Amino acid sequence: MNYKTLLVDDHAIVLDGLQSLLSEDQDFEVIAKVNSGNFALAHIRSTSLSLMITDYSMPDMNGLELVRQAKSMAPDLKIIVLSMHEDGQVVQDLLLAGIDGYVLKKYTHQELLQAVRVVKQGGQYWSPEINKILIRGISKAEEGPNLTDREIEVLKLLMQELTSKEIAGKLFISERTVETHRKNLLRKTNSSGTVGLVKYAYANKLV
Amino acid sequence: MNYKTLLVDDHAIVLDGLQSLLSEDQDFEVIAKVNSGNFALAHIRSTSLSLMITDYSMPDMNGLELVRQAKSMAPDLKIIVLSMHEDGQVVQDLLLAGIDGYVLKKYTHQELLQAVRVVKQGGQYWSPEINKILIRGISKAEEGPNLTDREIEVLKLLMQELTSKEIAGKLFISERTVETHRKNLLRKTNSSGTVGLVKYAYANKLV
DNA sequence: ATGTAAATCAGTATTTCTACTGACGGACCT
DNA sequence: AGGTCCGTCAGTAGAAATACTGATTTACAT
Repeated sequence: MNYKTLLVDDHAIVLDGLQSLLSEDQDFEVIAKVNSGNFALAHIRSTSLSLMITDYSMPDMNGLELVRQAKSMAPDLKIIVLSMHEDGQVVQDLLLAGIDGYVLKKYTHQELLQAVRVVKQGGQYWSPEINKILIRGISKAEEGPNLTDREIEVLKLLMQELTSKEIAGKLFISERTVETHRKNLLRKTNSSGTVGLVKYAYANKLV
Repeated sequence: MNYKTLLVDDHAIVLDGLQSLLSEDQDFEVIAKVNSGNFALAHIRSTSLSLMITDYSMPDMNGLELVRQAKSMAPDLKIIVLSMHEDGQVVQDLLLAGIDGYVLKKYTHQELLQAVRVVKQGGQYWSPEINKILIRGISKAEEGPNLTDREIEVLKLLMQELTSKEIAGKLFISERTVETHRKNLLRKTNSSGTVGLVKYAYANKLV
């Protein structure tokens, strides 16, 4: 089987590295190396490709946009994304866009080879960290309002299904004080009750 | 690196097949083939193993139970589960139990070899269908099996930070009824309060 | 037809949470 | 020395949630 492969990265050195890596496997034929998303799309439009390996961060277009346009033009094109992001939102968007592999840059060599082979066989490959994110489910990495240390402490105990009284006992403070912290948490998170606090905790990875 | 491997399956023919498959890779040393969960646990207890490849369906113990006990005895033991189940719940439980690979029986040969190599390198491997389940899990609602439609409805409204009274108004039912649903939700999710319900909703993608 | 499960509703009691007002000492910064 | 934020605590009130007891109707499957 001959696997026509397109490499996309804005650093020439990376492109060369990828090519030499792929040369270890006869099945892969690197038909082009390009350094921008638009060049990549041009190739996809004009040539029948099997696989694209692309960086996520690029000058003219981010990886997500490239993947979406590529998939809309060539739904059968396999796509492996190289990235240094372990950010849940980025990963989630890419997975939903239909990529077949996601390899963190810190691994590359051996693991990328594994990834391309898996993908060639119709499988999908994610770096270990990505699998963790998948398994755990995904939460956004957003900065929220500034909670004080004590408030965060209370919130974390709240997440363990403790009542205010139990939290007070655990922190050796009065129930009143815990209620004050809760009150401030409600205000700072613009929520109207316990549900909002838990949702905030999830959204901010305080789980 | 020498990878001490234990094979678990209640069909001798499968065990033989696995062994011959692994013989293709010098790194793996099959130190035992057993046909039941309890025999497997005995080996894990007495020997220092690196990898266990196990069937999911077995006479004395299901795969999930085996995995849990194995992991509690030997947390560093890598585990690959062979199964014909593509059922979401089964998969989810196994993943949360900490397995490193899940290969559907319909693939076995080439793919299993891929899987063991990935796992040997510290990675994780899932069959394509499993990846789909994982991805679906992050985008769509994977419902817990035991909740009724109405309970799910109430839970979803609860997640929108509505009080029981507001939910009652929205569903044109009495506050009492909403409280009954909440009570049943608490029981079914083994939680002690609102926090637990929200956490359950997140864990089951009812957000 | 009989049984099981779901969905609906009620009373009573207790606990927990939220709303409001107000306060005091300490740390830190200017 | 004065301002601001943090963490601490209090009283009073009411709203909401949880714990227990139950019940009726409908619907669906055995």
